[in-house]
Amino acid sequence: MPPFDRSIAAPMPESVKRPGGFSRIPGTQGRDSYNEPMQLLAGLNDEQLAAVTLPAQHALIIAGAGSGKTRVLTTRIAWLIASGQAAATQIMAVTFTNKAAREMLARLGVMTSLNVKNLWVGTFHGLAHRLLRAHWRDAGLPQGFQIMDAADQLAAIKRLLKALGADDEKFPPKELAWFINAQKEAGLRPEGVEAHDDYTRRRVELYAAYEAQCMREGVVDFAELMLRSYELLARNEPLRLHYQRRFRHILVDEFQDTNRLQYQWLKRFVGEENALFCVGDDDQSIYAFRGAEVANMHDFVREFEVANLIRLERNYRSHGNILAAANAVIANNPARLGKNLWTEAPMGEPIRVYAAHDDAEEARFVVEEIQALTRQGMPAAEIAVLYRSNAQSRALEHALFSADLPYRVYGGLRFFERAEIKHALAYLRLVANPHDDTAFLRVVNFPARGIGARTIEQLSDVARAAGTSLYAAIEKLPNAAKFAGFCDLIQRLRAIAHLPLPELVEQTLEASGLRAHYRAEREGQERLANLDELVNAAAGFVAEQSLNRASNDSPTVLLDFLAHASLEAGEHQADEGRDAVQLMTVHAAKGLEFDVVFVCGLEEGLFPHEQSLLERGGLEEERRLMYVAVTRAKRLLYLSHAQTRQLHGQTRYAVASRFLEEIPIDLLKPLTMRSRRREYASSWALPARSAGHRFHIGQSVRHSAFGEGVIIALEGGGRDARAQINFGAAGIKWLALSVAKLEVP
DNA sequence: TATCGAACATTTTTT
DNA sequence: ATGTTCGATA
Repeated sequence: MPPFDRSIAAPMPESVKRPGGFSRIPGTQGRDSYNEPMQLLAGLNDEQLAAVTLPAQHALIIAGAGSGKTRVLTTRIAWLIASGQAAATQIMAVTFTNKAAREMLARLGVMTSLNVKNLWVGTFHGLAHRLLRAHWRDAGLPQGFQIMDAADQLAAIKRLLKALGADDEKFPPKELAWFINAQKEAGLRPEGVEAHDDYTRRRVELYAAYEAQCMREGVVDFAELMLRSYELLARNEPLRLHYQRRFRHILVDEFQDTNRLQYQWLKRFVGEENALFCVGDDDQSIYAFRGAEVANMHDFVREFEVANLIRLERNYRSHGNILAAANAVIANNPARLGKNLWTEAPMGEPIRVYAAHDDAEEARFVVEEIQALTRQGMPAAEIAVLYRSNAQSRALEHALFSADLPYRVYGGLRFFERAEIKHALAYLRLVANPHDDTAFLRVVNFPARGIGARTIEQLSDVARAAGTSLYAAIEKLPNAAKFAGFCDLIQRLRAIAHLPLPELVEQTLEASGLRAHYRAEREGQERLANLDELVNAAAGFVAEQSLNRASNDSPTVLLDFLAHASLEAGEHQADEGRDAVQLMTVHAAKGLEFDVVFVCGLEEGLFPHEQSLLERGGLEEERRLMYVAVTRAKRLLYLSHAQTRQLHGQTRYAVASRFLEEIPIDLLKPLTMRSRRREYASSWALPARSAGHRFHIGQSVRHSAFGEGVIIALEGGGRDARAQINFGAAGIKWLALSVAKLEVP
């Protein structure tokens, strides 16, 4: 048992509650007599409390949107430790995204005084990686194995097809990658795949060849991390028993998003004496298209005879109307596990529906509403504009940009995915492992050093014949001299690999000529800045590592950094801190919440997307997507659609989405261009202030520069009061009454 | 070897 | 409409 830690009893500071949106949780009446570890439990509702304090048995928590899912998960971990039921080392918590893992660790760090890095909290892939690093020999991997991201994998497959002389018309690399990943996620090695036709047989051969290539190069893709660690545990009984005994409690977040392999992987950890605690929401399963199996929730209950099934149905996030709309929409889905969210929050504002003529007008509408809201003091960062597909962001961005509203688009290229960063990392990967052909090919001639396609082809032939990596094949090449400079560079870098990581990175950037290359490029400024940022990232990484580990310049630092870069591509984006309107797809919004949410493009064919209607269960998944979108909003929800929309350069006509019709009409408030103007004033219930000015709508005024005008809208009060005035030929303007010198004729 | 233009595709996406 | 990829050309 761990020594009891008194600091655990510290009440959770307000700053921790707020991001989760739990600020409206009622007080802790009647629980004064609780002793210290139990203070962790203060403020939980009955169901949350029941879930958090469940005995060490398998459990499924069906946690509706905004019901305090993450809080339950983290509080349970803290509770298990604080109450002495488990040591920190006996707990494993699995999430899907790095962000979720980080958030869990951050909250735990505040709730407990544990050194949070000792906990096995991480993503499926992160934990799988950890296992493989620890047991690389048993897993049959080289010690310095590297992780390929999706782009690397695709490149590897293209290379494979070329090497085998396979027809890449017949086997499109993307499709082959999808096939291979799908097999791995079904737990199948090439030998296990059933092929009933020539085409599939050939694809299985290519799968086998791909595996051989990966092993030769010492690289693993994302699916391989899962499959190989799964096999490691499945085949190695002592190891499996070790982990089964070690992790008494296994907690899983977003369980509805697990694929088959991930569920099987989890099951390997479950033995006689441990408990699997899964939290999920079948109504928020929006990743079936990439293999997520909601059926895992049913299977889990059945296979483990789960007796503890708790529903968290109280929503702490949204106003009543918003929740009612969400419930009404999702009720149209058959075969749910069943759940009805409720709230004690006020009904709030009705849901505003806007029918635009076209996408440009829809965007203008959104922008004008946002301007009105921000003028009333709504922080821009609390406003999200959601859409079904990325293509829709263009019109919105255009309107926001024209209006000079700061905005941030999620889902762009991530830091470690930028070309210049991948180049730099490729050099570092060669330092760690010169036989990494993907890395080799990426930079052998970048910056250019006179090694052309022809030379590479010769080298490939030699390497294939000898069964070695490209790097190893160089010396066998007749014109090996061509590579002298490159080999020399790699040798020199390998010789200084023992230097502190930031220094090694710095040296790599200089010696490789990457810096010089981008300095010479006209538009290379940003790329140079990114390369500098990579040095910073390395320094930051080392600093963080040295906090957690004793050895800070062990030879694994480089390997760890490279794994970090692959596993956590980094959300690094410009202007992160700035107060900006948030633009993202509905998928990207899962798990987030905002005061105000706009859902755009609610049209048949777009949302629900026409492609989805062709797939089995597609409409249901679209509806869950709608449910996710709606439940992101705390106080104000806007739904908009357009009659026509520019798509692929053509005008498309569409009718309003069926999802709009699934919302009871009395929850909705249709807006029109004319009615809109005055609506938002009452919108999110700022205390009404007296206007404090002498103007009224319809009043005629005179402006020294713009001439005669008529007031068409007024808003705000006191010094913030503004009027929208139509000056005829001079246009329609918003003017601050405290600034503009208006005469009343 | 770099650059230009044609062909192409364009739901959602983390690791 | 627009970004990406691939092949032909200087």
